[in-house]
Amino acid sequence: MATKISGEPSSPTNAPKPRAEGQRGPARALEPVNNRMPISPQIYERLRRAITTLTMLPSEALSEQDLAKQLGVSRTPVREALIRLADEGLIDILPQRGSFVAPIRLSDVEEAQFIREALEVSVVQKLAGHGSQEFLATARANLARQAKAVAEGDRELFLELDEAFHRSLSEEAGLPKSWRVIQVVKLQMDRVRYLSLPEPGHLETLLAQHVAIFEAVEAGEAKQAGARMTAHLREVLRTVQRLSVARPDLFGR
Amino acid sequence: MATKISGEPSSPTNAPKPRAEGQRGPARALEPVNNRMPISPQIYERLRRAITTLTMLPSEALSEQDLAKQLGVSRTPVREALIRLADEGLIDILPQRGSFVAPIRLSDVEEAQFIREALEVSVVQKLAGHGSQEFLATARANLARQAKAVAEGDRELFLELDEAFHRSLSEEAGLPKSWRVIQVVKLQMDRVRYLSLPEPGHLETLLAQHVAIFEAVEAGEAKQAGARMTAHLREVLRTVQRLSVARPDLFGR
DNA sequence: GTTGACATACTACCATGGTAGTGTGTAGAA
DNA sequence: TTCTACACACTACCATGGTAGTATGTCAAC
Repeated sequence: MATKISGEPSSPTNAPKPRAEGQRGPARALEPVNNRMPISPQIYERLRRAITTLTMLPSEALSEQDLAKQLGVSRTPVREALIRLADEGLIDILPQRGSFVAPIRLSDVEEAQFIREALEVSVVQKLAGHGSQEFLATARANLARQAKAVAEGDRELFLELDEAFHRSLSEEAGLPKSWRVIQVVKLQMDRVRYLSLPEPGHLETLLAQHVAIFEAVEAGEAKQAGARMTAHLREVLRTVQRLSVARPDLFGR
Repeated sequence: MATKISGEPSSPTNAPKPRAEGQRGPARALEPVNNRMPISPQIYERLRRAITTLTMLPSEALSEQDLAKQLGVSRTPVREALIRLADEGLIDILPQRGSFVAPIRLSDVEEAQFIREALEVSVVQKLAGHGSQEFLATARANLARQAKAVAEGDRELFLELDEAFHRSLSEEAGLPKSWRVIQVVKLQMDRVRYLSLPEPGHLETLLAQHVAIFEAVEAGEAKQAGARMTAHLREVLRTVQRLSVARPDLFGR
């Protein structure tokens, strides 16, 4: 019924929402969610983005009630999203006290790095020499776009392509769950990477490493691919460690 | 663990629960939860155990409503536990249709094995030569108890000690999050292992492998330790694969 | 016997009210 | 000034009611 598109606050088709909120606009930082799709995942996704992009800073409080009001939904789906974020280590829930954006703990970041390295090195070793033609073509295209992004200094786009590149390795290796794990632990580093300072030549280095990994995978040199992945990920960790001294305010313990 | 204290529902100190449920006992399969502790984690833990021990079989339905009644709580904490179990791949939630114990998918089990191997091999390689005296002593004691359990044919106890042994490796290496990941993916295998047939000499093999790993770790031979861990975990996978042909009824797709 | 419409009985999902537990500010005593 | 008692404002947590969506059984039409 009423397969409405886009304009949804204009026609209250079947909206028995009391919504008794005529109060002054409380400077909402988050837009209301689309309420024709499952709500809880939307909230999770939004908060995850807000946290990894540092729109929400470490130690910032997240109240079920406040978020529900800002998003125009009830507290239940908000709570479910918070629980999931807590499971992934992005927020800390203190019972009966409050929920807070987790501080960036260097020890956590380093262990995330350990996990990611162990997994992703194994992934490329398994993948080496077994990539389909489509995969190789797609990856090559991705690398070309990465080169373009680097040339244009589009850091945001590069990070996106970076993620897609790494994901495609796991997926082509037939290891989707592994990517899920990598993705979760990667969140810890993403928060820091997002503000990683524009160090000259950094993106070029990462791109060159991507290319090197790809070539080893294509040539079927498993050990080589693994070694290059290790070097690549350690490069990423280095930037995190540099930032931990440059911006100690964001780190905890 | 499992040191059940038992007597806790006897003193309803502050139980203002309306609990208007004088209905006939509906053959409850689950005992009511202890309501002076956080409820949701208790439910999660209980269901996890029921699923991994195959008390609840694949494809069995789990209704929020039914479980809530059986456990004597409301539907909310049940729902939260189900969401967490779904995140970990133990149940499938079909929106507006129902929640069901996930079938054992051989592909999932094999990928879980991949993840576990990648992580745990890295763990022992890192740990090799760096174990504290207390750790070495504790591990030795554990292995002795394993030997005793094998001699007495106590499979249940052996599995417990097995888990403790593996966990202690991660923790001593300073990698608690890694253990968490291992633990989650291990759930997929545990379901199968739990009914693993009493193959003569199997436990002895596993014990010998544990000892071999420990000795390599103690001697600081990282590569050796990693290789032995690989062999050990592949042995475990073998039993899973054998069972997938012996009990195809439990497997899906 | 087959097919399709429709009532019914479920389900997960969201909204909302109530409660115990925790931090904080404030008033009074030392 | 320093401490303690206590009211208050807040939190996460759980209970419960209501709704849209899905499956299934029933019955009419073919």
